[in-house]
Amino acid sequence: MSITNETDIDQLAASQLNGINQRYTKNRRQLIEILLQTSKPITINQILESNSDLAQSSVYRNLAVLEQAGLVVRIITNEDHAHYELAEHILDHHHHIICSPCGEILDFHLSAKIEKALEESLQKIADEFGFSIDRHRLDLLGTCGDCTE
Amino acid sequence: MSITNETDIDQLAASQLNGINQRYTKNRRQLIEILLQTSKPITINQILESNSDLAQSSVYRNLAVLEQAGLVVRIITNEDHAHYELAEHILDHHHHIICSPCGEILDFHLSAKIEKALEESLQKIADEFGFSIDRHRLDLLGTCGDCTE
DNA sequence: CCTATAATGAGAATGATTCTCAAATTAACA
DNA sequence: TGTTAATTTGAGAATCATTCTCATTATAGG
Repeated sequence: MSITNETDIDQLAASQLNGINQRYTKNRRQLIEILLQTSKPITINQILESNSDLAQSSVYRNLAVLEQAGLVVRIITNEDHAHYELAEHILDHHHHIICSPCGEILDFHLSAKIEKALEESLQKIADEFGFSIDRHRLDLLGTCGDCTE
Repeated sequence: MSITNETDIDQLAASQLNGINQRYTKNRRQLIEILLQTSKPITINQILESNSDLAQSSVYRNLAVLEQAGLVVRIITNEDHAHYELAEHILDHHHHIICSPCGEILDFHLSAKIEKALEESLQKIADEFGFSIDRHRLDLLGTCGDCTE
């Protein structure tokens, strides 16, 4: 399900950006690459620290564009900085473990069985509410091992 | 499971606030009452609109205190304003339907069976990660009936 | 190559939230 | 029920992530 081939991602990115009349520029490709290399959601400050040649305003703007194109997801927690990661059709469907003390976010996967049962339940509920589901998100909040020690 | 008796809530609130060396003042009681009367999570602006005698800075401060006391939960979405509602031991365990276009949040419940299966799965995963669970949250993102029309 | 259109970067502006501090309130006790 | 010490309040200032502005630069398509 997940895409690991760089060429495929470039093609996908170009195509999805094109779909909203946006170009796949060098800056945007760089952001995709950074997110691809990182195995967990990161903040804009972390992106800027790892790439001093990117302008802050452009990173904000381009992540917003990439999010509109459906390539990137913005993750909001109680932390003051938002985190970003690649969309689920590039990675794969997963959920987040969020450590409240340190703010770090890790990905985890539910077993296929539970995931399916959950999705069916959610669909029923959405129907009852007359609600059209875009996606669901499941977060585990607590304290990671490092922060417990 | 849920508490509806006002006296009980007052007692609980006083007790939990006392636990962090805070008083159950008139302003704080008023916030609890407003949240109790509203059946869904609301923003600070909505609280201010319904109660012109509350000072903005006090509402921010007191909701933070109530959150520390474990009486109130702050809900963050992609909207610019956070939403607040009573904690789950006062209401009961539930999840949120979030309408992306209008930002409204509604509560929903998972069937006991699915909820239990989900919690067991989450506990296993937390164990694998050496993570200590505080709580989990499940959100349904999409478009509500009103925004579809 | 040109030309029109879009993207970039530096810094200013925005706006939710937090902080400050003097005035008001409260708790505890005499 | 006064008095006092400690906490809470309210108005506005300060903070800080994010968004906006606009002149400059890059790009696509003839």
